[in-house]
Formats: sequence, structure tokens, C-alpha cells
Amino acid sequence: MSHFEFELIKTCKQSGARLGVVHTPHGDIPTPIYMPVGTQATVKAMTPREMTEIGTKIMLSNTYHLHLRPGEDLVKEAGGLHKFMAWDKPVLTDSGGFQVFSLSGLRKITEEGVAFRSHLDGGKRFISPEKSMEIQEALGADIAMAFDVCSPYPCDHKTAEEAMHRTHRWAARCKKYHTREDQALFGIVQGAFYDDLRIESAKVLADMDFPGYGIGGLSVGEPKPIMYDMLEKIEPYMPVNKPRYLMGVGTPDCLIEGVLRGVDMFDCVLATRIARNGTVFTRRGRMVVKNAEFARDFEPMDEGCDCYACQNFSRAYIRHLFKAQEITGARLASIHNLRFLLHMMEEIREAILNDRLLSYRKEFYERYDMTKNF
RNA sequence: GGGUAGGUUCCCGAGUGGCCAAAGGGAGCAGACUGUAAAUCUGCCGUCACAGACUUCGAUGGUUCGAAUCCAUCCCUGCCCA
Repeated sequence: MSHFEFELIKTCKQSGARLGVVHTPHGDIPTPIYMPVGTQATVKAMTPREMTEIGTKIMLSNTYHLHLRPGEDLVKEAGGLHKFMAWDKPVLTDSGGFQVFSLSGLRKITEEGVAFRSHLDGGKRFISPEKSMEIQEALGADIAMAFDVCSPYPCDHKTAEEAMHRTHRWAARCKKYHTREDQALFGIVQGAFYDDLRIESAKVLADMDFPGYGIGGLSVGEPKPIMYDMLEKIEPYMPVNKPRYLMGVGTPDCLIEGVLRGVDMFDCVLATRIARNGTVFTRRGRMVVKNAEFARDFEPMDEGCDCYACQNFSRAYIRHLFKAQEITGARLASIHNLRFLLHMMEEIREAILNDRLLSYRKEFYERYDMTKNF
């Protein structure tokens, strides 16, 4: 099994964006990349076969959720996460740090770790940096994430600073406790929306020499320009030879803007979530395909898309499936939305290779209706 | 033909004198969704010049300050008996 390694292949002469490859024990990942999210060891509504078919290179899963159910012991007994979910390509597990944020009503943070109430049965749980490492090593993903503290938006400077410092201390504990050689551990930059904190966080973590870095605490409700600004602020302090993973981002425009600001990896639940709720990405902007206006529209969802859904089915048909609550509607929309982002990243890599990412961005915005965005 | 139960806003279905434009559900329409407590959640859902007004609860007429609710007649359904 090959070791984890990031290889920077080139930077776009027009934009400075990075093109690279992440080598992992389960295969190579071209970057920039979009990673579909399979929180509970499955991308909702999708099979691994379909994931491969649409061009997925790496999938996410989640420490907190798999810890609660079915439990990392069971996954380990099954032969590890890859085998359990029948996905032999790379996997990244999030640490549970985001659940500390999103399940804020059910937990209490101390220096030692986070006391949770399980959202499933209300039972008491405790996850520390060490525990997160233990769980993630048992799950056996190719990339594990440090257990961090994600602060909300807005957030006062003092609170953000405390969360950041705790994230740093926890990152050190994660690194110290993490042993699995065939699993890369990424640190996570925090610092909310303060230049000084973000820069400090980037520096501190860079000094800790992780094999890769998450950029956390963004896209938590702040305006996009603020997020872009944070990315620009930290970019000079991020190690050049390490992959940078902007956590939780995923609208079409954010992917482009992120890549232009030096991001190599993205993940986002948006694609699959809105798909299940009847909305799809298109080159012209968001389309709520379940809406009445598409009842007699027999065109594919997105003209020019090469996905199975667009190649075979009309908007009218997919709308019908949604109205009839047929599960295939959610599946086809999921296939499309994931393929849309994966395809877009393929185009972005191609554009970088050809030193024309700025041109690509211009072309994107020319046909993309920003009033139909996210 | 006799008896009996009923006819409520798109559908089902509450409501039996004022707090009723009328519960609840469904359907319909729209919105939200960015490291997934989400096949979820929220809003609208008689009409309009809409903090108000107007028209509705099978039809018509009546009682009453006031009716979807009471009375009379008629029309129409379901069930039972002939």
C-alpha cells in the first residue's frame, strides 16, 4: 500500500490555482476535487457502483454518526469502512467536530472533550480528541480529521479565539494519539471571521506539520465575500506542498471561487440534500424541478449533462416522480447533482491544466443565473 | 313505496345559535437547505381595492339582534325493509 502523499503538479498561469494529486492507500485523487458525503457509510440514495459511474474519487463518512450507529467496533469487525460499505476507493472521515457545532443543543464542551447526548436515543456520550482518533482508526479511512471546535457566525473575537486555541490544543492531542500509518491525519484551521485569528491558526497548524489541512468554520451562514476573504487571508500561510480542504463547501460558484483561492478539496451535503428535496444544479442556475412550471417540460434537467438522469429522463418525468413521492426521483436528482459537481471539477482541472481558469470562471458566470443560486 | 342516516370551502372530514372564512388530514402551490438529527422543515391554500370588506356550508323560504348550526318545503345521496 502506497503512503499518503500530495503531489502538486502545476499552478494555472492565468489564475494561480493548483492542480495536484493526492496519493492514498486506496488510490489517487486528482485535485481540485469534490468529495460526496456519505455520513452514515452511504451517500444517501446512491450505491457505490453509481458513485463510481459518476466519477467519484473519494467519499466522506462521519465519525460521530458511525460511532453511535452501528459503532466502530462493528465496522472494524466487518473489515473496516471500505469493506463494510463496499467502496474500495479513498475515504475521508470527518472527526465529529462539526456535530459539536450542529448538535449544539445536545452537548457541552470542556477542555477534555465534548459530552454529547445522542440524537438517536438521548444517551450520554463523550468524545475527546483521543476518542475521535480511536474511532477513526477503527473505521480505517484513508484520511482522518482532527477533532476541532467550529465556531458559529457571528461570533465575538474572544469566543472565536478560545475555540481556535482549543482547536489547536486538540489538534496536538490528535496528532500525538494518532498512530495508524496508513491513515493521514489532517489538522483544521479555525479562527472564525477574524483575519488575525485565521492567520494565527494557519501558522500554528502549519508548524505542526500535518499531511493536509482542513479549513473549517466557514459556510456557516456568513456572506460569501466574507468566506472568500478568509480564504485569501490564510492562503499565504498554508503550506504549498499540502492539500487544503475547504470543509462543507459546495455550491457551484463556491467551488470555482475556492479553487481560485488555493483550495484543493471540497465536500458538501448540499448536492444530495437539495436533490432529495426536488432541486437540481444546472449550468444556468438552480432549478426546482418539482415545481409546476416543469409539469410539461420534456427537456432533460440540464442540457448537455452526461449523467444517467439527464441522458434518459425529462424534467416532467422527474417532477412527476417527486410529486408521486417515488424514491427514484430523489435518486435521479442525486445522481445528477453529484455528477454536476464532479463534472464541474473535471472541467476546472482541465482549465487549470490549460492555464485558463479565469476564462473558465468568466464562461461559467456568463451562463449561470446568479439570481438562481444558493 | 316505507323507514333511516346524511348533503360543509378541490377531496375526505370536524363543527349543531354568536369566539366560523369555518378544526384536522389529503391534494395543490411556493420557499428554505453548504464538514447531513433532513426522502426534512416552513409558509400559503374562498374572493378582493386585503390591519378591512365581500361571498360561502344542497336549494328556497322562514324564526332570531344574530344561522353551517333552529323550522318548513323541495332536490339529491347511502343503507335497511317491501
